[in-house]
Amino acid sequence: MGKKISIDDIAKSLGVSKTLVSLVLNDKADKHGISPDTQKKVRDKVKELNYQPNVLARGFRLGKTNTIGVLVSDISNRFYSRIARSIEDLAWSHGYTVIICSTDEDLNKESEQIRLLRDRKLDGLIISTSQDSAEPFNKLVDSGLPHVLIDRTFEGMRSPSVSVDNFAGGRLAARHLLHQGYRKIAVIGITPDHISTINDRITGFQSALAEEGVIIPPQWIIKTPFGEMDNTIKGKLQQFYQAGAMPEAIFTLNNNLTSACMLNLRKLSIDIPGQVAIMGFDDVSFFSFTRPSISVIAQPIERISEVAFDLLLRQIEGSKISEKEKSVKLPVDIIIRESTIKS
Amino acid sequence: MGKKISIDDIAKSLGVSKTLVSLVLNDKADKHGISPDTQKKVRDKVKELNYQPNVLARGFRLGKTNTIGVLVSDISNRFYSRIARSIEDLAWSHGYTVIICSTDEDLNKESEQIRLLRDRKLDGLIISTSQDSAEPFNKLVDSGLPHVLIDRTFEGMRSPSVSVDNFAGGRLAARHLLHQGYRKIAVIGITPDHISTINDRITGFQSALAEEGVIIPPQWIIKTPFGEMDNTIKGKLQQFYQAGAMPEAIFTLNNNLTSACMLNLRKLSIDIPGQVAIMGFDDVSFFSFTRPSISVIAQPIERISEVAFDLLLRQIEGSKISEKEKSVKLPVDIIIRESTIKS
DNA sequence: AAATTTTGCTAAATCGTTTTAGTTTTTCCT
DNA sequence: AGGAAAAACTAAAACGATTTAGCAAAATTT
Repeated sequence: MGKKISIDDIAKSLGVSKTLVSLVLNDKADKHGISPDTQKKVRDKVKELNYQPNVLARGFRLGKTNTIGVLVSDISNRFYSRIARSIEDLAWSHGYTVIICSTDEDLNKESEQIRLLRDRKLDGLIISTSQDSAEPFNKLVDSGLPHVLIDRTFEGMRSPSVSVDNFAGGRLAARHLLHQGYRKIAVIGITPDHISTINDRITGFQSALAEEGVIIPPQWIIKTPFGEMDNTIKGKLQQFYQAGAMPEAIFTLNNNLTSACMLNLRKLSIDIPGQVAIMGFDDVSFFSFTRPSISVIAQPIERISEVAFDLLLRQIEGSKISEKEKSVKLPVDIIIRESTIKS
Repeated sequence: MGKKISIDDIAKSLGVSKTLVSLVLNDKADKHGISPDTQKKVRDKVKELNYQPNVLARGFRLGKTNTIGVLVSDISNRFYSRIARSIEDLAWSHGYTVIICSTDEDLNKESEQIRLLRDRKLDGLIISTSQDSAEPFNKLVDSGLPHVLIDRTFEGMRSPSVSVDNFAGGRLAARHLLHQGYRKIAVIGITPDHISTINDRITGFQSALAEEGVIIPPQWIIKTPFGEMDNTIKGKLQQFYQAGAMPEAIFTLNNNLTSACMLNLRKLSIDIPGQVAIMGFDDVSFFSFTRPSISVIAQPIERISEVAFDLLLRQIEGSKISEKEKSVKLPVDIIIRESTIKS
């Protein structure tokens, strides 16, 4: 295997200084008046010896690593894995590598991971946060580490963010359910209480219901801890069922909740949408071939990734981001399938 | 924000050499006879100044980064995202960070990524490969980069590998379908032709069928390129349908194929399992609540990850791996649900 | 008391790159 | 010819850690 070729080897074998080689390799040769002849000689030698720069040495010197981090609560959640996949492709095509971290909705684990990634001198971070306030990110802004928040945001935050119009999504879902004649409706989200996406979806949902005079009783606004989803849902559904007080429809606020809800309704042999209708948030390909297929509010995953990566890249490259662009809100779509249509 | 504290700052503020500080920090102080008093002083100061070592500088010096790479064909495929998630947790608990790369079943992209990760001096790689021969990995063994192949392997490979007993999985599937009375059976896998998992599943499947005198006609062994799945399956199913020559059962060789197949059968309004039974490979939580729920051969995802990570860590730490442990084959389970049971 | 060993510590080299601050040589101008 | 300007290149420092080789003082042995 032999030893690795360094910039010094190139320089020595050509009888020039390593400064010169470095300049050529970094496209700064013209600026420094290195003659075209010499430049060619260097480039040829680089090819001949198959020189590969030591990424670590360069990162050390420059404090830059051409690596970005993506933090999400759980990479095995389909929504996040698709986001991660899109970002990975974009990053790759721009010469960046991606480190993915799952935070398990754990605020401390997230902070710890951010600290670690910062120590590694990552160039930037794309984060779907589990924090309970904007404060850590305002600090992050001050510290100068480029980053973009996706999915979840906070009021009064100074970090750039990309999210969807969750409020509008909630409204769309509500109007559709109302239109189908459902009035007794439950909502299932996740704790903790500060997750902006969940809250916006709920308030949007409630606002549209209220316009028709429909109010959701508090015990029908269910929130389950991440990791307890299945149990909580099973428990609640059983409770409703035994009490003979089933809602006519359920709005589940992310794709895992939708899946868990479907699964447990089936276990109880409750007919969908005959006995209970299901409206989900986040589309997943298989929702179209479950029986019944599932109506959802769909997020533009590719677009979220594109905008977020663009925003991050521009920060890394040092361009200012105007206030207007800083907080992007993308539209959502409603996809109506069988789970909300009374036959 | 201030400047970063370096080891030199600690040394100066204490009036000792940075050698000493470094030794203390790396737990080599006792070996070098540094007095307990001094050690304590150093550790206290480190806390006081909140010193964080520069990971890059250390990586540069040591040629080690405490980072491992995970290469899979597509991180948004549920099977791989769960594998990645498990590995991430294991790595994290051992002080390692994970870089995930999707190779798109592209042999060249994979090689390129391995090169890049190697340049970054990653400590090791866990790979579900898209290569068409063992040769690149035998080279990788020679080059001394620790790595473990998962999922897919080759005959006569010198790299450690963890896979499941795909042949047995194929047999299980076949015996179940035979037992249910199906004889005219199709198989859907992916190209290219050298993917060991696909081939083993098919040969296992065929071997068990053959014992009962059942032969699959060649045109019923379908292979689709990655990325063309949906189209290929749609086309083939339509063709069978219009020719009035539907198989009685279909064995789909990974979870995406199963999904795509379900989706297209629904579009054609073909009843499952009434007209066609479906047997999948790889379990995904929602296969239990589709209607019909889907019978599958399930792989032990956590176990694959654990064994692979253990094998990798031991290589990184320099211990030899015996020939016996080098090629681990884990058992699979059959989960029988509705999609293969005639009502 | 001199020689040896042990204890506790440090100076300096090293890793591979980038960059600052020049130097040397050639060309041009008057 | 003498001085200024331009062209082409380079020496050495810097980044922050680890490690090799070894020094000085104290303790122990002879």
